[in-house]
This record gives sequence, C-alpha cells and structure tokens, in this order.
Amino acid sequence: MQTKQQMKSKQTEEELMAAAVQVFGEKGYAAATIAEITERAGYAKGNFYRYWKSKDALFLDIMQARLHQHREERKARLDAAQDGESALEVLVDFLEAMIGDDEWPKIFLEFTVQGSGDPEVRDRLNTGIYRLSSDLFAEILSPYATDYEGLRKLGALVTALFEGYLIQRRIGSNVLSLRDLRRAILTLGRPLFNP
Amino acid sequence: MQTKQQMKSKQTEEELMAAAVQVFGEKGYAAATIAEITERAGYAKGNFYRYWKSKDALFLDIMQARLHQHREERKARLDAAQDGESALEVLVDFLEAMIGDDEWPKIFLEFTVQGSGDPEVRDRLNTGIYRLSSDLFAEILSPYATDYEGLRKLGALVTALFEGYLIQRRIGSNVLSLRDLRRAILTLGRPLFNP
DNA sequence: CCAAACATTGACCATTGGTCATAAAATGAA
DNA sequence: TTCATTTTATGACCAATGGTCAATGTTTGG
Repeated sequence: MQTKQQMKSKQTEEELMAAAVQVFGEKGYAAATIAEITERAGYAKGNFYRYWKSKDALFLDIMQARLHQHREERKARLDAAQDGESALEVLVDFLEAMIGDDEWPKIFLEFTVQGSGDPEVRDRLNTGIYRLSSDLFAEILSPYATDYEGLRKLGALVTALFEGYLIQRRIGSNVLSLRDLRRAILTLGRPLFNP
Repeated sequence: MQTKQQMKSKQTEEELMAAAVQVFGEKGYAAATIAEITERAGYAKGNFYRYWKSKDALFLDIMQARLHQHREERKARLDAAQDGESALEVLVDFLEAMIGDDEWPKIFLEFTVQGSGDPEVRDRLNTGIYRLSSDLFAEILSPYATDYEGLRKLGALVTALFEGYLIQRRIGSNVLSLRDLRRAILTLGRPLFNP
C-alpha cells in the first residue's frame, strides 16, 4: 500500500492528464493552455510543473498512452495473418484505426510537425513508440518477402501516405478516402510479395 | 512616375520582405519574430503592420512569390511532354524541384500545418496557388488518360506522398529518397495510362 | 511532538503578436 | 512660400502564455 501522499500525487496527475486530454481534444495542441488544463482540473498553474517538465512532455505522454492501446490490438491480429498481402492489410487496418478518430490524428500531426523543431522532442518521436517505424514495419512483414530494404521503404511510403493524407484532411480537402489510401498501399506493396 | 512617398513605401516593403525571407529561412516560421524582422530591416516593429496585417499574411506572400517561380518553369516543360507517363514525370520533376531546396519546404510544411488552424489561412492555402491541387493535376494529365476521377485521386496521392516525405525529413528520417518517391508515384500512375 | 519531505499556490518573469497615440516627413492647393 | 492634410514611421503599451520560484499548507516517520 502506498502512503497518502503518493496516492494524492497519483490522483492529481491523473486529474491533470484527464483535463489535458479534454482540452487538447477540444482545442488542438497549440491553442490549449496550461492555465486552462490546471483550472479545469482544479489546481493552480504552478502545480502542473511538478508532474511534467513542459507542455511537450505532457503531450508526448498522452500520445504514448493512446498509441499503446492500438499497438496491443495490432499484435493480436497480426498472428492471424497468413501471407504478405493479408499481413499488410492488417497493418493498414491498424493505421486506419488510428486515423479513424476524427480529431486526434490531426492534433498528433500538429504536434509532430511543430514539435520536431525541438531536438529533444524529435528524438522522442523517433523512438519508434510514436510512429510505425520503417524497421518495425519491415520486421513484421519480413516472413513474407525477401527484399528487406524494399520492405523498409514500403513502410516509409505507407507512413508518408497516411501523414500526407492527414495534412489534406487538416486543410479540408476531401479528394482522398481511406479506401483510396488502402488501394494505393496494396498497389505499392504487391510487387514485393509477388515477385 | 510615382511620388516620393510611394517609392519609399515600396522600398520599405521590399526591405521588410527581404529581411523576413532571411529570418524565416534561418529560424523557421514559429521561431521567427516580427521584432527581429523589422530590426534587421532597420525599422520599428509597429511599421510592419502598415504592410501586412499579420505574420501569417506576410508568410503567405512569401510562399506565393516562391511558388510562382516554380509554376512558370513547370508550364514551359509540360508543353514538351508526349504521353501520360512523361507528363507525370514532368510534374514529379516540378515537385522535386520545389522540395529540392533544403530548408524552405520544411518551413512551408510547418506553416501549412500550424496555419491550417485558422480558417482564413486555410482558405488561402486552398486557393490552389499554394498547393498542386487535385483539379489542376487532373486537368494537366487529362489528355493522356480517360479516368478523370482517377487522375484527381492520383494527384492527391502524389501530394500526400510528397508532404508525408517532408514530415519524415523534418523528423530526421532518411529511409526514403526522392528516387524512391518517384518510383512509387510512377507505380501508382501506370494503371491510369496503360489500362 | 516536531523536523524533514512533499504537495500546492499564485505572484512574477520573459517573450511575442499585435495596437495605438504621437511625431516626422511629404504633398498639394492657395 | 505657407500650412493644413495625408502618408510614413516610432516605440510605449497590451494581452496572452509557457515557465519559475519563494512561500504556505500538509503528511510522514522518528
């Protein structure tokens, strides 16, 4: 059992994080303010910095938590895949699920682009926890294809397509649908699995 | 001939813009400050707002000027294209040239993503002056293919790939090269031109 | 019971985009 | 030339915001 202090700390952190998820979700990354987050959770602004060293750090934590959930599902479904194309479809399912929610992917994108100005944030984003890295992608699909470098590039192309798609959604363009994306990805991947 | 005042105004605007190009180029969009721009041009901060109504407006002007140049070249070369695939290659050349410079595309991306929060900026970005719109893309390639809607989607996919590629460069990933991008785009486009 | 450790507060700071009253310079009609 | 009007430029000022810190309350464990 923990001490009263430890419990209170934990609770405060959770309350702050819950408020942050709300505020970020409503206003996006840049427009969300620490003052509003703490106020909504019922604390003073200064208290925030006992739990996170910056707004960036908090957002990375939230991102991590949200992505963790998706990764678990992905793992389970991948075990059921039979061949390269179906495994690729599972990966695309995973990316689509991440993107399916309407607001958060845009906010992730906003943060990714603006945060990458800071070397510290850039490093953490590159950890592979936050993005479907090319290496992980190639690793997952390698049982089904021989061209490992080709798989890495395919992974990068897939990520590029999804993130480019997000930019278009952010700007308000509706030309592409998720179905179009999927078709394009399969077109790009097919040569690797049926040489 | 203009009056002395008009000439001075024009000169001031040019000096401010030149300073802005410098500062944005060195620091990116967010980190560039109006104070540094005016200071470098030798004026007081307040004077800036006689020429642009906001930092956003100035950046859009700069973006427009830089893109105009590329568009002219593109137009000239497109007249020489013979078939669909070579016309697509010209378009890719154009996008590659835009992206070839090292810093500015990243800065454009930074602005595009963060500025798209503001409806006014979003509208201007969608004018088609700032992006290779799907409609323009389809227009240009329509002599070589019958599936007009397919061309529009191809245009959107190409844009998505390039902008996704920019995100990766911004984050520091080097998996994709421009050659990879080109190959992927041709793979996606081929079915439209050789049905 | 009390000193040390921890949790919380809110005034304060620096930065920055943007505003505005004021001043300096140019203009053009009398 | 004169001088009221218009244009150009100034810099103090404002509000918003991320972040800091000394001070205050609260818990802990000896």
